[in-house]
Amino acid sequence: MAERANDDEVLDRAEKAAADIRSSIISGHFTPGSRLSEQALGVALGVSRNTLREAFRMLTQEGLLVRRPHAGVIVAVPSLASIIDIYRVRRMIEGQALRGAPPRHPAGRALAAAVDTAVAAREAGDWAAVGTANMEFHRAIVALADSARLDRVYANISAELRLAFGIIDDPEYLHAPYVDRNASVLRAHAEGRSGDAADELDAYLIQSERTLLAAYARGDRDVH
Amino acid sequence: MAERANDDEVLDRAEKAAADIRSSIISGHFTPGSRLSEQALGVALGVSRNTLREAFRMLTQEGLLVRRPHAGVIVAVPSLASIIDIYRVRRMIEGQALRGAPPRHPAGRALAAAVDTAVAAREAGDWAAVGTANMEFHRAIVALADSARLDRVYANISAELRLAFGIIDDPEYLHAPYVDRNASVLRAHAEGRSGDAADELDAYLIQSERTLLAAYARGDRDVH
DNA sequence: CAGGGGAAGTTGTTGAACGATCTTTCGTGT
DNA sequence: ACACGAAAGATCGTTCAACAACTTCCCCTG
Repeated sequence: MAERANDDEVLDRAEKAAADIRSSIISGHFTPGSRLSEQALGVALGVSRNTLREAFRMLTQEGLLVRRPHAGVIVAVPSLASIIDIYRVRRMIEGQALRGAPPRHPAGRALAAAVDTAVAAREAGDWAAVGTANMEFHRAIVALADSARLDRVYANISAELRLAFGIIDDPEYLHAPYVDRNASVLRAHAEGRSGDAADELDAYLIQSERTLLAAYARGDRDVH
Repeated sequence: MAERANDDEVLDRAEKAAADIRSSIISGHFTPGSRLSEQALGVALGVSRNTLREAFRMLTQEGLLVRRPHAGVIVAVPSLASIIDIYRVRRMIEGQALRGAPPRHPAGRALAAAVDTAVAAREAGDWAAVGTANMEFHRAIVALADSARLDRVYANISAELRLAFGIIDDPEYLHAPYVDRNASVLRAHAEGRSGDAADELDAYLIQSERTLLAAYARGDRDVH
């Protein structure tokens, strides 16, 4: 009864609906600012309004949706403030995780695997895959901290971040520069130079943030 | 648009139900491990099952409730791992917030106010109020980081922490030692000695964690 | 063309219903 | 007496239909 430990892949319908909506948002199928009708979406996903509302509640808490009382939910529109905030949290969490990472931590393998995947995807010119691998790299960094709560926080932030990435259309421009940087961070970490790894990552994140903010200021964002 | 969080006091019924349940858990009225029946609670709170389920969903994501499929929700039982994790996250967030706190930040006033309140409550022997003031002190520390997302994360962690505090019956033992420590941290912060403030806080949190873990190991926890 | 006033559409919430699944009880066999 | 298993009972998961409260949109008026 107590020693199950494995996360049952049994998602209930509300969770499945939430996952569907989440991926639709991240993939850009639902653009920021667009309205999600309970009835229409419920029919489309094959769930009842009540169940769909539970899914909305989850995604709202994740910051992907915004509820306006009696006026429906809309896909959250990334703001300058939210981008800045997300990167501030990322630098804090990832930096500390990397700095305090114990050697030979299991997540280290995930780190290396993510870099390999990204490099392979780059060769293949599959920039979307490069982006996914890069995100996985950062998830693995956070996993180094061995904190279930931090993992959860980061999962939420990742989703919001992907939403913000949507304001840049060119995935190569968005993800390509970081593959080698990831490899460099990984190397420093693997060689036990935690401080260097963290410092590199910090500079890396600052540049990434700047790129996003510049695109935002340039007005690349979807004009809902 | 950034200065005042316009917290509309307009909570829908699900949010109100969640708030009720949350305070019942924190106040110890619902003890860890106890089961919350949808029908019974719905009647007690005057909401329908569907609405109550939305509340459950929120509290589950906050870590206060645990859902067992087809077997109802129970109040989360703090575990050694969760206590350790919570304190790890606290040290990370509060430490960084304090270290990087800009001088004359608005939250500084909240910090001072919390200390004053705690001191007054101690004089009055109102240990519950001391506890609340202490929690507020830490909330204010996190607010120094100026991050909406961090604030939200910390709010969740606070609720879980209060749940864990429930394993110690003696609120004086639990909260009294930290009033003066808070004052000391505040002083260091106010005088611009951010590093000292953060270091003091770190030692403080380690002791607090140790106290909790000791109580847990001693078996003070509720034997549901 | 601006503003006001419905009309129509959506959300918020409830109650009932039914299948699916967990718990408890009860009986049986050793 | 105790372990084991099966049926009964209780509860959850989900849907549907309904209605009030509220928003949004469109049309009408000045």
